[in-house]
Amino acid sequence: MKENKEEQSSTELKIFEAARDVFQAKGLEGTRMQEIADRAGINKSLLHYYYRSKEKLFEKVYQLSIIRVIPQIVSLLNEDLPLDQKLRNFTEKYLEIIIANPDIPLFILHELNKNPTRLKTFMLQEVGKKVQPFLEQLRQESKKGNTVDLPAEQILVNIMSMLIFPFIGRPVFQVIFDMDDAAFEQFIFERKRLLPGFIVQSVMKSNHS
Amino acid sequence: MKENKEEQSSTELKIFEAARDVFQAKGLEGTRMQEIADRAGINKSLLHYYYRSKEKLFEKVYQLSIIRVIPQIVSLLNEDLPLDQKLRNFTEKYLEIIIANPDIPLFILHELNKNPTRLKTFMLQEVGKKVQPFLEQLRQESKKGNTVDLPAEQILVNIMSMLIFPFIGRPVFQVIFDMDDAAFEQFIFERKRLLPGFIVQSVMKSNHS
DNA sequence: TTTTGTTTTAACCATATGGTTGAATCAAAA
DNA sequence: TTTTGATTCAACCATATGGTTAAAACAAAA
Repeated sequence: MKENKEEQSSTELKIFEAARDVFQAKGLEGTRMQEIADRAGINKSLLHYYYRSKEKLFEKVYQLSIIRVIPQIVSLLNEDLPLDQKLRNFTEKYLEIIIANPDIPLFILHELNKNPTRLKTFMLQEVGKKVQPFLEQLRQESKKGNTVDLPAEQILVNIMSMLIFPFIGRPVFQVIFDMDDAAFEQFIFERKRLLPGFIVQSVMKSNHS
Repeated sequence: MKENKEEQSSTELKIFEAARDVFQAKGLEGTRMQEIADRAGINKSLLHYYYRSKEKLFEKVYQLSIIRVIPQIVSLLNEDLPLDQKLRNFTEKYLEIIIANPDIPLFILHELNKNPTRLKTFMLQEVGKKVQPFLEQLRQESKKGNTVDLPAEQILVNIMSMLIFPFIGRPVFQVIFDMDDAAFEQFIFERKRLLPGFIVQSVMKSNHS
């Protein structure tokens, strides 16, 4: 037998990565198995040799896309830090994660929109539970008069929006601002530097450098 | 002949609306002509009687989805108002538009992502031109020290993000915050009331009620 | 009544696509 | 050398789907 064991046979990985790229770019129905095979540099038979069906392959890509992003995030919200530091920390780390996986949000949200039941809701409910303490912290600080006067949920939605949407809206922004790819990368780089401060400043009331 | 002229024959409209709903929910490839026919309460033959092909029908839905949203928005940016009022005005009106068309953003962005050439870029370039004066206004106020110290483009992206993303991320937010549909509508209603103030307060420096 | 455009019905075609199969090849491990 | 799993190749199947067609029914306008 050829190389095997240790890391999953590199072809299996090649197939998965090809599938991930194509599925994320074109969605479930928009994807052709042949295209995945081509991109992986193998033939269609081998696809089914490793992953029995399109559904199975998609499911794996979908689940792993979610798992790759979500747990990292919620853990950031549970660290024991004062609010402003936590906001800064969360913003920076989250931006790094999403910069490393810029196609995942649109992918997940489109598939979720098409088929709301596919995503196991308990997965998100877990997230919900982990988010509660953070919301509580926001409410506490709000009561002390340290934050802007806004429901905690609205604040969180504002933060998530500013973090994620630029990547989803990228093609629109690039045309409107007349940016080529390099310019947009630069724009994101700049954003990584400036956004933490902006978020802290807009959520917390006064005196925070 | 049956009723005709005046408004386009009501079946033609029925078909278009059915197509719009299905295309926006499932995307181009995810949509079956049969499903459109069913939803419109007619049969497949009649689809092709009015719209020759799936492509043609989709194109019409796609273009009109864009046209319905984009021009309204840019006009809001060119009104002759002081910055804080313009921000308030823009936020309120934009939210109304998007509340009336909550499915359009994800639809456009997914299709745009799949096929960047389908959208005539000159359309967005027009938007770009119309946005320039607003960016310039932002820069002027920034120079006067009236706004937060952030590039105009970053500010605009922040605003657009907070306006649009809640609708794209709706299914996620609903689970995380444990909201049923009614609760989420309420959340958006509340947002419409609070967001203009938050945006002004976070973009403009101090003393603005 | 005739005409004309609308709508249904039902059968049908061509194609793309997911998936299968079986034989052949190949390379490494035993 | 034998064995075994990986991989290719080519042909093939079943199905879904977009699209067509022709005939008939229908309803309003002329």
